[in-house]
Amino acid sequence: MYDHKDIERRWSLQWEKDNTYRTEDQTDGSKCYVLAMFPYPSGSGLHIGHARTYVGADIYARMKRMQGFHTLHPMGWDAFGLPAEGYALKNKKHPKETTEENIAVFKEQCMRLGLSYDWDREIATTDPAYYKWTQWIFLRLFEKRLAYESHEPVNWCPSCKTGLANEDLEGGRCERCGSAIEKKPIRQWMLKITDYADRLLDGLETLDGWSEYAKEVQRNWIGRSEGYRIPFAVPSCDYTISVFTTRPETLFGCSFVAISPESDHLQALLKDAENKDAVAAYCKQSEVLKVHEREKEITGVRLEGIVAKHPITNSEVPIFIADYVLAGHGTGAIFGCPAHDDRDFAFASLQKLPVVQVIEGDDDLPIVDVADDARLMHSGSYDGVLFEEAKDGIAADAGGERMVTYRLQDWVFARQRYWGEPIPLIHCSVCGVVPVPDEDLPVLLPEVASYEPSGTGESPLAAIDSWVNTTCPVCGGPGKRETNTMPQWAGSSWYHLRYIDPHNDHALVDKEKERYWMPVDRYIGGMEHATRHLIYARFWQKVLYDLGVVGTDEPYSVLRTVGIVQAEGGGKMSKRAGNVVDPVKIADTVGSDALRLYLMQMAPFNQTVAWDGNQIAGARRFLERVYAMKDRLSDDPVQGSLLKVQHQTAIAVTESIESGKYNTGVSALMVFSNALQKQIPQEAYCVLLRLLAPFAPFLTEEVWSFLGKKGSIHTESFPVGDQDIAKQGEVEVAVQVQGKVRGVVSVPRDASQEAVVALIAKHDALSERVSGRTVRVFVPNKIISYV
RNA sequence: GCCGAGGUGGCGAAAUUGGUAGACGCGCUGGUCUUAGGAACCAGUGGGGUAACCCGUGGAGGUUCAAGUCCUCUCCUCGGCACCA
Repeated sequence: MYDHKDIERRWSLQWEKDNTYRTEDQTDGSKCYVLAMFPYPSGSGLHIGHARTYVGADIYARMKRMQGFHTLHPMGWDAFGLPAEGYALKNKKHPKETTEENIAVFKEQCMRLGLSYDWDREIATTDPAYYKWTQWIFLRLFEKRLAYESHEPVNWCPSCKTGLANEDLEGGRCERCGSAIEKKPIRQWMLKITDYADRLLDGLETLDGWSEYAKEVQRNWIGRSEGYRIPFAVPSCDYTISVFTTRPETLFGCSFVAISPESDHLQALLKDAENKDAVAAYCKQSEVLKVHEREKEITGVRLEGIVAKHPITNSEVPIFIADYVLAGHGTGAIFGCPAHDDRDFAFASLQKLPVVQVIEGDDDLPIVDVADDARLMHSGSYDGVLFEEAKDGIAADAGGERMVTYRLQDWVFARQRYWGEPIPLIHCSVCGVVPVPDEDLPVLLPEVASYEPSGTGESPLAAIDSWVNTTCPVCGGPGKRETNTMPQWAGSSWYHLRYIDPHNDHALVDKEKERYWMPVDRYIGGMEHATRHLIYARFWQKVLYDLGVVGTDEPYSVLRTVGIVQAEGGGKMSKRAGNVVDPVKIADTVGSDALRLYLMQMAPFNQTVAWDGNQIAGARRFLERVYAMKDRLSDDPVQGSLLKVQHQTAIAVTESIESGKYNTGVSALMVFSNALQKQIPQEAYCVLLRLLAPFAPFLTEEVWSFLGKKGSIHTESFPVGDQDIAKQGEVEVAVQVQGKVRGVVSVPRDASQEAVVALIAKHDALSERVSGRTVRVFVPNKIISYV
């Protein structure tokens, strides 16, 4: 039994002392920027999911470093945000204090796991020297009019007492605490991410290093939808309702127009409606329903006394308010064609409106999925035209034009909470909203006695008069500071840049260094960030690119997502269920190396896995065997099949780390070690150690030093497998008769068909099998097939 | 409903991309050593059969000398989005 505690403690200290993992400031030669998504330093320490993510990233970085790449592999802390504040409130300590404590624990635990970070580049989003630049970016957004003030109702979490972005919701509930979200009109700062919707979409096409899945999730989130805007005049109000549709060909089947209860159209129409009160009551009620458990039932109320004109037939069309029409999509208004849409059909049934079929089809109405070759009917001059071909014509006849709409909404960027970056703006009664000059950054988050959320829609900062009251940087008159803070996602939207140049006080990042290190060559983290952090970070990167601050508009060229580690037997780990696996405890009992190896061995990196406490014994057993081998070394040369296996292993391990299928790399290492059990040439053993080093950094370093090698194994070169050697020697060719494998023959590599046939003839059982048969197919080194 | 990823031994999983299915590990069975073993080592381990053989990658068809892999249909599981017009 090797003493993992002793070994791991000693080498942790040694590496720190020797700066083994320091990244020098280089700007030439091959580089590799390996970044794992930094954690929010919670009070419960690293969890097993962190361990899986960071070990996977670390192994990659270690291999690249050994392969001679200038490798940047940093770590930091996403320390602002609601949970930090909640934790501090619970423990009755200032979030600054608890954050510092938690960071210290996380850092210690990272070291325990043998993660090869360059700690000189450690960052924390809560560090004023860091958030100075977060604020700086905000000012650039403000200058570009990408940040704007809004008083529109926003998603309000009554429990967290703050406004939230759409990205922070899950099915109408707060993603964090599960509370039902309300709509509340509070003063907000918004970022115009919708201006970048198309670029965020187009950029995905260039990201070959992202999984199709991750890209698809983002496409879904952005939700681009191409259609037409069609005008429906309402003569009595002197107003025109623009409706959005992707199916203008159904326009002749229109039997009503419906607008969202929250849409802007309402005001213009309401003044002439005869039932104002009923409409107002409906709107109020639907607002409540909409945000809570969404009613699947379609409801609506007619605007009495006014009608819209059908843009082609000029017939009168009733106008309704209906809550199945969304204000945020398209124009907030639709035309209803009950014959060819489920919801319009349901609504028409409810309101007893006519249903006119306009596309041919034999099914019962509504016919939603029409055949590709379906033709129009009841559509005036378009009767008999293929519906696809009628779209543009009908839209044009109706005076419509093309329009694109998105599911993505502007980013609600203000939080009415304490623990975040202050938004660096000043409100002046004379000059309006004025940015804090760059040279006055950072706007420090003030010390405060009570940082509990006020719940009034104002941040706790608003209560600090001495901080709020300041002078206007433009006119010198009295001004008040903006009291909202930024969301947690702000700091993480650009942190990949700061690691490159973490101590720079004069610029966000040095241009030359940025051009060298960016983009991130491998970004590793959880899929749950696909619709928030990854969208936000790509958005900011594009803005910074437009400003010339960075030289590339996509920050992460390769994205590897890590699968969730479930509890033993499946399901979510939770404190309540008592099935939480603590990586540090595992490291205590079997060692970090065994933990690392097991985490990688269990399944491909991106796959969900369930923890299995029994399997880890196999990893430890393997390491034990490797350790024991050090006392049985021989001076024999490495040759024959052993040399072959050695090169196969080097190829397999390299490939496995490169592809994220670490599990096959681990098994290749085990195969190699098994092959070495009878005879262990020192040379082969050293290759095994170097191939194993990224997975088990402590044990391999210990043995390396035991063997009297100078320097760290982690600065040695990574073994390169030779394809020719890996393939040399005999190969087994399968012998198939009538499609069934009947045996194998061992033949020299690239043996000809004649040679293989000759060998089979010498083989008693097989020669009988194939006698009288003819060779149908011969694939060298693989198979010979008789019929 | 739309989109994405998957279904392979008792379990986690491999499979050079159409060429010996189940590598590697866990577990299990037998053995060696030991005062002892929930340690170590050796051997075995998809199912059926004494055997030759037969069956086997969610299911049903198909293409092929050859299919886990390709095609058609179908059933489940997980994940994302969803009154999106």
